[in-house]
Amino acid sequence: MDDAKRLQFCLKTLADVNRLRIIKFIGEHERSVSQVVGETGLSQPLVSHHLRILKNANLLEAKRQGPFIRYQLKEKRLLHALGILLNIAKTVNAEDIHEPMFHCPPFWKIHFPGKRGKKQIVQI
Amino acid sequence: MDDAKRLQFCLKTLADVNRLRIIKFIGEHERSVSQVVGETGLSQPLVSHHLRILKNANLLEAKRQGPFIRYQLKEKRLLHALGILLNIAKTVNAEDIHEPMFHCPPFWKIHFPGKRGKKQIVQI
DNA sequence: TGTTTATATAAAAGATCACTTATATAAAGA
DNA sequence: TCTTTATATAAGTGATCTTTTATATAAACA
Repeated sequence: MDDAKRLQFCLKTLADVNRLRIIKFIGEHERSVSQVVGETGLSQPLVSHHLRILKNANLLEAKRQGPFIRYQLKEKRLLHALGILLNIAKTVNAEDIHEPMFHCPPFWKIHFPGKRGKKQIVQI
Repeated sequence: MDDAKRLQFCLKTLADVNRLRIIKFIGEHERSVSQVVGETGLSQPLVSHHLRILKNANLLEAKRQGPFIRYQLKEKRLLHALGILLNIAKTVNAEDIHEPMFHCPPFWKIHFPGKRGKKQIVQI
């Protein structure tokens, strides 16, 4: 699979509100299916469906613990990547930035301070 | 529009091979529609269709120059974000990394050297 | 072993999306 | 003004994706 196809596949996997909310929730720490159901209010089969899509894309890992199956985020950097993308999406739409759903990694704003940001001395 | 919805919208906009190739091509510098048609081999209406989607998402800007309409990428950081996401997609699928379609920004590997990467002294 | 709890899967419906074909607009040059 | 070139739009089709409903598996416990 070439880069464009792989990127498309990854983006398609992420391009769903419910899956984004699931990623955010599981990104905090590992969660069982029923925990995700409780958090999102989605039906159990729908949660399982989304979890399978995320697992097939190798973004989540699953392990059984007794009757529960715990899912965890394979790459914490994904949260950063989503934070960056969200930041870009807001920038191009020029809206005010309150508490964002995903966060840029701290060094991101050092390298790209943004148009309104003052230059500042930082310790690296 | 809340964060999750906005992010979904941005991801959906990006989640298409043809649009990714168009972004890469226009990301180099601004291009006319016919240049994109020439590069991608897609039909002109299809290119216009994709360009409109990208423009509606505020990822591209259009300006008329005589008979041509030149499109340019509004946020160069988008290329970085895609580079990061591509890198993550490859990492979780644990495949060998040749020349990637999009690149991580140079400082990315300083902060996240990767499991196989040796630690190294870098000038910041 | 039978029942309950936790999760997965399969089928089907509805919505969304990419693409094609055909046509419209808009500028430039003859 | 008429034609050509560059781009946009609109309608229609097929494919894909989200969601629901119903059912299956698998572990735990009585």
